[in-house]
Amino acid sequence: MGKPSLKKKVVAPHTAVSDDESARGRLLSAASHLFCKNGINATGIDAIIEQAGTAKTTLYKLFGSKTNLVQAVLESEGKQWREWFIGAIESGGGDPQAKLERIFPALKAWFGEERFYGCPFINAVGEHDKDQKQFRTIALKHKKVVLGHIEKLASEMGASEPAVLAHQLALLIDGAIVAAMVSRDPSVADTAALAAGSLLGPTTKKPKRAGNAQAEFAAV
Amino acid sequence: MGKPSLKKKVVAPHTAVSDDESARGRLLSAASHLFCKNGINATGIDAIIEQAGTAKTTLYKLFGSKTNLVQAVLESEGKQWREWFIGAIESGGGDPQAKLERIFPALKAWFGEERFYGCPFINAVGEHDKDQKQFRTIALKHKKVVLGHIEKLASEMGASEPAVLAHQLALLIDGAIVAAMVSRDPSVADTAALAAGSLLGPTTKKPKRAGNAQAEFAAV
DNA sequence: TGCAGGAAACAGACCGTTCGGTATCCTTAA
DNA sequence: TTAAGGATACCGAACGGTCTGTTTCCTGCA
Repeated sequence: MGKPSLKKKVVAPHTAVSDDESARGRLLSAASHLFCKNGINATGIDAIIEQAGTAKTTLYKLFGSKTNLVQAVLESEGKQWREWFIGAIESGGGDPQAKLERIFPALKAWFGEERFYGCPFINAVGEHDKDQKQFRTIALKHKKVVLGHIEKLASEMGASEPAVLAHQLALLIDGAIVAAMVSRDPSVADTAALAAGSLLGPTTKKPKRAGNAQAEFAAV
Repeated sequence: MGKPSLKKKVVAPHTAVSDDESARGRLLSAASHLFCKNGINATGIDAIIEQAGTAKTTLYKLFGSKTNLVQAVLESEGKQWREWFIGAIESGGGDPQAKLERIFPALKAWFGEERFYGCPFINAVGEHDKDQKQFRTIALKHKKVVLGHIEKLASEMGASEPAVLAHQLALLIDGAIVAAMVSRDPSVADTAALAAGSLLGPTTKKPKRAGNAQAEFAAV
């Protein structure tokens, strides 16, 4: 996915994409980058092995097929992204609302990366048969985990309807990601932050924070 | 795009996708459906001409290349979608805010169509090289027109910052579209409507409408 | 210490298929 | 008669995937 560089050491040990010099790691890393940048269907096996510096045999011994490689990449990507995202909004402490208010500044940093290519899950669903649930299922699993964490924070925050608020924030997140992908303008995150502020403000027990939150976001 | 069926007669005459029995019209229609359903790169020329019932020669005589066909499809799709969308929120009258509140019920009807496959522009950008601006430019042009109309309504509504409000609504629209594509659950539009109500309510001169708007949306 | 053995990754030719695109000839209806 | 479109055979390139064989390097025993 190409998360902001604060990742690195937050990454899981065993089969993580980055910092893995093995053939498997290099293949996952190369495939991930090419899939995200150019699309899955537009990326041929030869380009992947060339960038990974492995032989074609190795790829098929390790993953069996391109389809399996795609799934492995998405799982690895998703795991890494979630670890980065949750780390980014959790680290720094503060109350639950402060953590939720860190969502869009964190996304803005991601959007600004030169290797930001949108959400691999959304893109994968978009370029495959929408009547098959293969990729939609993987994407939903990913989104469910993220949504769960947001909902937990919304609940701790004392939101009157944590599930609804979490879904609303998730919509803003998805919208910001695709808008940033299309426009290549990280500042869409500021607009999303402003909207999130409106959603967070009125429903919390300390509504006067809303204004502060917006000013805070605008300064990012 | 597969807009809700209320379209049909709202469509522009000359090169519209639907209701065009010429080879060009059938090719645009077939290509449009296959591109949206299965992805652009995953759709071969042979599948298009088979569904259109034309010869390969005809396609290349009319469009020259697959790339040109893709662009023609996107332009045609975009034009048709915008006509449907603007028609859906404008028809029925009411004040500007009432029109803005019709956005997500309209989208919900679209999401519920069996041939809803997400936004062709977002999907097209997602499955191509993100460092090339070819598709991003087309997508931005489309989004700009839609945004312009929303901003005009926001301005007429008396919103304190019409541009900001329009961008926020646009984020919710994009978010709802991709969420509906992934989840195949039209009710994400209700969540988006609720969020839109929060954004519209507090900033308008008649804030007591917010609650009504939400209840109204929930009943859709 | 040195060397046999074996797994892992290497290179790259090769397979059948499908891709986007072209050329040629034929049909048909205004 | 003429032009739009249909049918089909074909092209080179690229696709996903398999094959044979080579290099590299670690291990374990003498």
